[in-house]
Amino acid sequence: MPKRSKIKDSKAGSRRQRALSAKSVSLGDVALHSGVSTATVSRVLNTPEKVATKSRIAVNASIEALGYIPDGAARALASRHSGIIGAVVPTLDNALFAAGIQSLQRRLRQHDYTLIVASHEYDLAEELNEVKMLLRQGVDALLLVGSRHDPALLQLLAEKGVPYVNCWAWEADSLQPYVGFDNRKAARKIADYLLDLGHVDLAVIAGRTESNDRARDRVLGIRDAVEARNLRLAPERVIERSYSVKQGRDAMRQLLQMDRLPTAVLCGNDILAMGAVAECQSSGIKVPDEISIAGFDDLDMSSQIKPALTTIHVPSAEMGENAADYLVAQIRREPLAPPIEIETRLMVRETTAKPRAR
Amino acid sequence: MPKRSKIKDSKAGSRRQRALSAKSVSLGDVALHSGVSTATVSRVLNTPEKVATKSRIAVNASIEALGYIPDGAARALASRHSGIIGAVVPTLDNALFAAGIQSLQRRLRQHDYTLIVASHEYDLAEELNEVKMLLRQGVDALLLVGSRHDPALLQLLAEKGVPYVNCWAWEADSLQPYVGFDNRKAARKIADYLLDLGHVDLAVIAGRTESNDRARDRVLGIRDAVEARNLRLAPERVIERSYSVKQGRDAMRQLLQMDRLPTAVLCGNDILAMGAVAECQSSGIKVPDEISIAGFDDLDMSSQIKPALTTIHVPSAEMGENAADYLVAQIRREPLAPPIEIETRLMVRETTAKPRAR
DNA sequence: CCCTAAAATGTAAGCGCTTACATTCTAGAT
DNA sequence: ATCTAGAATGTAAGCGCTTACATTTTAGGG
Repeated sequence: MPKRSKIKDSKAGSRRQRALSAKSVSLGDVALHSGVSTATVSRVLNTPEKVATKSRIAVNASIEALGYIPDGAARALASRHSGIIGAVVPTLDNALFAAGIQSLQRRLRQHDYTLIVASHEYDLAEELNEVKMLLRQGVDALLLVGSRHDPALLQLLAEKGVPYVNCWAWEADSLQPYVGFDNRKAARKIADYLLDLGHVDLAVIAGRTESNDRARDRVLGIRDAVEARNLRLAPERVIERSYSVKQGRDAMRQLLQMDRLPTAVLCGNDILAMGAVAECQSSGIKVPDEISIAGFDDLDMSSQIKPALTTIHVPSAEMGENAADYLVAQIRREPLAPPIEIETRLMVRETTAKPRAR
Repeated sequence: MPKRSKIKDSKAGSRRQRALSAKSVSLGDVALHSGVSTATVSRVLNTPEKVATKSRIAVNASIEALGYIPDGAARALASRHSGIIGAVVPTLDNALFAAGIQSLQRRLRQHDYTLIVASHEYDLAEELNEVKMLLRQGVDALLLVGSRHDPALLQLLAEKGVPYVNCWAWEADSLQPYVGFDNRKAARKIADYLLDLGHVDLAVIAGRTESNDRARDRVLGIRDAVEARNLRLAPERVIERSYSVKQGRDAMRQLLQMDRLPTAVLCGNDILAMGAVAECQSSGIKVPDEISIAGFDDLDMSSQIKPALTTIHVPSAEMGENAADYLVAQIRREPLAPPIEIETRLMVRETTAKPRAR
């Protein structure tokens, strides 16, 4: 048994590696070992049903015996597809995307695809960059978040003929493919609910709308609801913050300093809402007795914490799965199902109530 | 005359694809366009300093003009490295790993590497599978979580000569390379703190220790502290749960039913701790007055929620960066720095206090 | 102006696999 | 037995790039 102690001597290390990787088993070796041609080995790997049982068994035995692992690059080069699917999300550091990606990847594995994840930190120029990166890695398809992208991005995908899908968003009658939900409609749903309870004095702690169409749509949905009742959402009542608990707290603190307090605060997501709730707790303001707070996304923990958040349920896991299926179907050029709109649900829990009588 | 139009539209599909990719610009096209050889174009891409300024400019102009995007598979095949680094984590659906991966990927981009993420959902057999998958994609290096892996995994990496590093864990004098921290030591730190406060009646809500060495080490660290004081941790006081707020609540509920309540509960991570706190709040038990609760990881939100969690700070972002640098150095066979132990810090906040006088 | 070393560039051989097409085998019909 | 269609297998030409080596150009020094 060769000694392979981990050593600091990089020279010895590299020598060993070169020796070893030269030894690396190739498809040709498997062919030799099992006495068939390389073509047959390749067939066993890719279209086993076209190979006689006898040689299939022999080849598989050789593969096992030699510990053969196919070379993805060579396969990709020869076959013109890589078995890799890329996902470009704003960030993984948000339970919403993390959960979606997690289920995307689980489903992709079932289809024998590998996932590459890139993130752009809410910067659309960076998004284009990442897509270029993925394109050169030869991704077979791409998952994108939202509906606004650099025009060059879509053109690039069209040129290269790479299928893609937009997630966490939805647009009816769009030319773009979607597997997601309508942020605007959902936001309106939760605003309507609050309005129905009798709140007239709303405030919004939104995400950054500049380069985040989901955040923008959510604010629009709230405005839809407000304006439908001939109410008004004053500009100073809409605060934009990036998504973090701390930012939620800060924004809430700002709201609490206004001379006329809102009776309900709609937050751009659950993270912001948690911050808002925490700030109220710190300031001795009762939620929901004195102020109602609503979130968006329904993260796992949102239903478990005290008080449990009223929010919009966004089925990220379901979306990830559907997106995986959609992309794989696209790659295989199957007669694909139409874009999928996923339904969101209003989850009424403990952070909202009728406005206190004044 | 072979007739094969029986095959649905896969024929048409592949023809269309071929047409499209035929249109795709190759390195040869760039060479033609700028009047140099393919070798020179390749040099401009990889070792620009070896090319005369004049032709470098010409080639870059052609690249720009033609919108050339190099083919990663071809490059990987010819050069024997892919520019891809793989990370195999238990799950992305945990802010701890998500944050670490996020910063890993950010740093990797600076080095011009692409990240592939795979997850195994706390299943070591699945981990091996994922590693095989990544190996065939030709990753240049690998990030793993923890210190226990299938022996076949390490052997595979050694055979292929693929560098790797273990994260979120640490072992002194190990043969394996680490960029991480000592879970056992850190857990002991927080247990000591509680013991120092005067708690003698501890309980633990741990993660699943079976296939999660970090969870196991954390429990061991707590035991170390307890036993160092000649105290005892009864088996029924150690509850194992998977990491979720809900599981944390359930476990806490179970603890609250015991005839003798613990005065302090140490949780395997912040998520479990949040659940524990929430359950206490639901049951009208004051934290920390009646019971102290401690977490582990110090997620972003842990300091922002009410009550803010006492916990161990784990610098995931820092770890991700260091891991990126470490792996890149390994790939380049630079005389690498020794494994890096990252320090954890005890964060005393609002969920722990002296035990109530009985 | 010639000579030479160094710099720049070009030539062409693969990298490990897939796949179109050619060839050989198999087995049922005659 | 012979023929033949269809199944199974083999042959070999690339896929787009890198790189060792060969060749040409450049720039000083004599």
